Amino acid sequence: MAKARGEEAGGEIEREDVASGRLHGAIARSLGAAIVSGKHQPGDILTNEIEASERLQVSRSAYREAIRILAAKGLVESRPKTGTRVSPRARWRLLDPEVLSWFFESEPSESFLQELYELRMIVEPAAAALAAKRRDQGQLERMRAALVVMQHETLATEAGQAADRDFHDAVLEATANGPLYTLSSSIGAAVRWTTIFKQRSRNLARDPVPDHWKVFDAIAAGREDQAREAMERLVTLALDDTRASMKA
Amino acid sequence: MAKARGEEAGGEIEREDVASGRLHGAIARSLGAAIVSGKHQPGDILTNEIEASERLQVSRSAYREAIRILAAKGLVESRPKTGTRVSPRARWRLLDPEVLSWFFESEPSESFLQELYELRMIVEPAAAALAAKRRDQGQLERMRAALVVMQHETLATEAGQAADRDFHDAVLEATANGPLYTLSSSIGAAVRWTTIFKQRSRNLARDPVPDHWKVFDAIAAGREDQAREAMERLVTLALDDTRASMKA
DNA sequence: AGATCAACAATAGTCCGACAAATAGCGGCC
DNA sequence: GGCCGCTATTTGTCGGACTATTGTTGATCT
Repeated sequence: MAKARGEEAGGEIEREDVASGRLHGAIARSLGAAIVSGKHQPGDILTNEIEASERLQVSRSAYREAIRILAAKGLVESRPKTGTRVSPRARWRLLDPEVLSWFFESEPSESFLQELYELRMIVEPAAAALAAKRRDQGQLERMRAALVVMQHETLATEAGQAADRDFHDAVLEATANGPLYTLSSSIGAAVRWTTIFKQRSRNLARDPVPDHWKVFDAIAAGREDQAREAMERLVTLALDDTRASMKA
Repeated sequence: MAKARGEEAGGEIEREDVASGRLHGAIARSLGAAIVSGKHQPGDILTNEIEASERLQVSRSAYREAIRILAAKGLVESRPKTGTRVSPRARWRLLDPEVLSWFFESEPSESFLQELYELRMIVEPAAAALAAKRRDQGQLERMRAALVVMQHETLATEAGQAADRDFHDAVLEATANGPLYTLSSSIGAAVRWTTIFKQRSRNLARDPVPDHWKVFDAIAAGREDQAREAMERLVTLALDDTRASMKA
């Protein structure tokens, strides 16, 4: 099988893509990335299901399930006769983790990163303040453990980055606010994609661990305002690093 | 057709439900609402596709597409052999408009409402401040027009509520921040479901229009801090109203 | 007895082909 | 010129077959 020649137009689903998941997921990812990257503009109409599925060499069912995924995330809208068209950007679930990951598949525009950081700057400091008010002993333990690991692994290693994620995750959990948790973890995860950029940029700015400790201390002491400000510095620092490494 | 007897167990898809949309959408809504309302707990395994689709009297394709929608929103996860299980709450996209609407299908818990307002209190005032910095003339016009309508329609009429929505929407658009826009509009829409409650509670608190004007004036004058504070009062007021009408 | 590995079974995943329903756009009719 | 019904196109739904993945179980080996 797989004797089919490469078609002229772009949309091919690699058999390797499929390896990392189900077929419909791979199709959704491919199409989704094409949409958020602007290859399909809002208002554009996708080729109809029959043709599209034939071009991708997949069954119509698989293709349809992919479309349902995209529709669930607000990227497209389907109607009989009209077809499936890309929705206006205002309907996109920009904070859905998958949608965000599709943005980061082809380096997102600087302005989008800017907006993401702006939102993060609004949300995370407030989250830190809430955490200072509500954290329990177990959560504090988790934060401390994460920072200890982070301290002598640094952000260069996989373990160090995992510890960083774990620290922030513990802070969010401590807010005891479900919606806030899902929100910040989406942004955080997305923004941490940029860590890849940061790391491949030669000079790794300055050590972020001390600033993390300041956040921790404030949360442990139950000082809301102090926690908010410490987190603000942390986010600002991260933004600076990212900006610097993108100019480079 | 439709001679089918009502089965014993709960999950029936009404033919009327389908009228307002496609079949898979109706199934997703029904199942989604059952999940967020706790009828299916995280970790629970849904009955397999064959049985489920038979019980609902729909094709397996339609049922599967519904599951894809739920999976896209993080509510469930499917794997061969294991089946489809409800994901841990931390994975749910709590800020997806549809997921929120499912919450409000069976009155959400008071604590959830609380968390939503808490998040709104973090985000909307910040949005107002940004709007004060970036609004253009057209957006100001839109806000003013909305408030004028709101003024002599009051929130009791459909037109008045639409004007309210339009005002907030214009403010968000003026932030020029896509992610922030989708976020706040989700929360706003959800929270406005509660307007239905508020209205059916006899005494409609106090007139919110003057407070809206204060927000508008601050944004028009470009005063960020003032806009933030005015919006804070607005949200606080709304929270009080909601709380009062729930106790009633 | 314990660990390792192979066969099995259950379930989601994919494919196919047909038919149904909705509707935008067209053409005819009044 | 406007209204109305027809039709073609596209998504939506259906049913059934086959595939792939994987947890489980049981046999085999150490």
